[in-house]
Amino acid sequence: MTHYERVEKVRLLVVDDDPPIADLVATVARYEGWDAITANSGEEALRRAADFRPDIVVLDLMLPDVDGFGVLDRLRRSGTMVPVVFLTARDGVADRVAGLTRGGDDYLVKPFAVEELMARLRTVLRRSAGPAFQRSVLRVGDLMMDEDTREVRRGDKLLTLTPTEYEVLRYLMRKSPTVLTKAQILDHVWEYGFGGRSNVVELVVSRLRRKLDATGEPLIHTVRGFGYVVRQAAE
Amino acid sequence: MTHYERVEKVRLLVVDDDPPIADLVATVARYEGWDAITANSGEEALRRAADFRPDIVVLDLMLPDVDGFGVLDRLRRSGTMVPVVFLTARDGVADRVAGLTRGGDDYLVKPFAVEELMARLRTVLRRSAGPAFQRSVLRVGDLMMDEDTREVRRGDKLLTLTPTEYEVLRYLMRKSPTVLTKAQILDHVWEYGFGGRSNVVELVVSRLRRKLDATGEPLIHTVRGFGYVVRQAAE
DNA sequence: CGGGACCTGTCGAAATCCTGTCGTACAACT
DNA sequence: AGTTGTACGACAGGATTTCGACAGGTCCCG
Repeated sequence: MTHYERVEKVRLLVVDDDPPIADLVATVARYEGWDAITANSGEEALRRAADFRPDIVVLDLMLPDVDGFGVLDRLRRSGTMVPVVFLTARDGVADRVAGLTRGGDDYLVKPFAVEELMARLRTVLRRSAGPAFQRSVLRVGDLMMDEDTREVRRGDKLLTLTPTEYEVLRYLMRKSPTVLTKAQILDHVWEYGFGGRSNVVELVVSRLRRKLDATGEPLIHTVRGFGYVVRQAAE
Repeated sequence: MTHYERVEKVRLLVVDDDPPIADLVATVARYEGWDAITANSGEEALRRAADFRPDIVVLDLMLPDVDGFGVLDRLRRSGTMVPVVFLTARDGVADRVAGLTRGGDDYLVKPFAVEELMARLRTVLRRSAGPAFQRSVLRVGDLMMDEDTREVRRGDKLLTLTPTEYEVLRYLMRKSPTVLTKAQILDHVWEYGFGGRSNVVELVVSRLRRKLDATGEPLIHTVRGFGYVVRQAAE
């Protein structure tokens, strides 16, 4: 029987011993309007968590001092129930983490795509914050994306998107009507460290267009020399 | 974050001397929209129960100080009729009998699967809620699952499911039309501590399909690269 | 106890689908 | 027209999914 208050910004604590990674996440979160701070060790994480009282934590499992599990344990012991999203290396540890997601927390394998991390953070927040679990639906014109059912519709027409197409479209819709450069799309939707000097983005956009601009007026617009937007009337 | 109304939520007290386990249960319950607190010893449990006035209690039988039965006795003596679900170790066969004869409402053997625990808690709550005991039936299209009789039907056809199949299907139906990842299914339906990096989920889904998608249109859908959903084909 | 039926998870192989690279045709701007 | 940026067909390597076959376990019944 809790009462939740209105809070201005989501507070995020990012814990990763690799500063570039921690910063990357924090930066993206700030850009989303969140309050984000970083910690590069377990001790620091616990210290900063105490003052900062984050709403959510991103926690790398491989830390120099206390490891991720230890941090979680001590966080919990200190009475906080903050939801946590774990980061793990591609191999081994993933198994051990698995058990943790049961609670509703989540985890991602490195290297991850920034947008995917943000999407999971939003999901975890949404679920842990509210008693009534409300759907998350994005709309642009008659284009609709339901993030729970992963259903995408243009009008009544149900579209079947591949994972990559889905992610690119979600990013475009979420930022609509902002124009995004191909580099931004690449940086957010593909795993960090993706070597692609190629034209993947153009490719995926092309495939997307075929699927959703087949019916009705185009919603994905090219801004020559810059990037793409999803929006209704292109002036 | 967001503003939520004050809502009557189920209040759950989880008593287990192993913090990760207590935490696991509490977290899952919260994600179901419940209010959950934990206690790691008998004394603490009694203390917290007094303020918190839980609607239901999950009680490990092996506690450091007072044991589970002691806690139950003292709870009862203090006048509360709150329903209790016991947790016991796998070997304690004697515990089971004793547990039920000594006033517990149900029990579960460790390690358990979180979905099963939640299902039992819901059942106990439903029963204790009042004499007006209504059945719990899940429906998706012409697929029906009666959680009391464990009857599953597709149309008129009665299906015979194995325990694992039943649990997987229940989880899918309960969350329908949300798409669930294989990891989520594994984490919720299998016992915590199950190391399976295998393809059991795919296997069980395959077996389920043979049984319930034999008749009529498919209800279990694959979302490639993501997971599975149960829902009626959206045109 | 012993036999048998059933349940579960592992393995592997085949089928299917997804993705990024290349290359060329096309479009837009000067 | 020249130059630069964009669209997208085609292809091959990979990744994912499906499911048959099998073996260890469990439980029940005689």
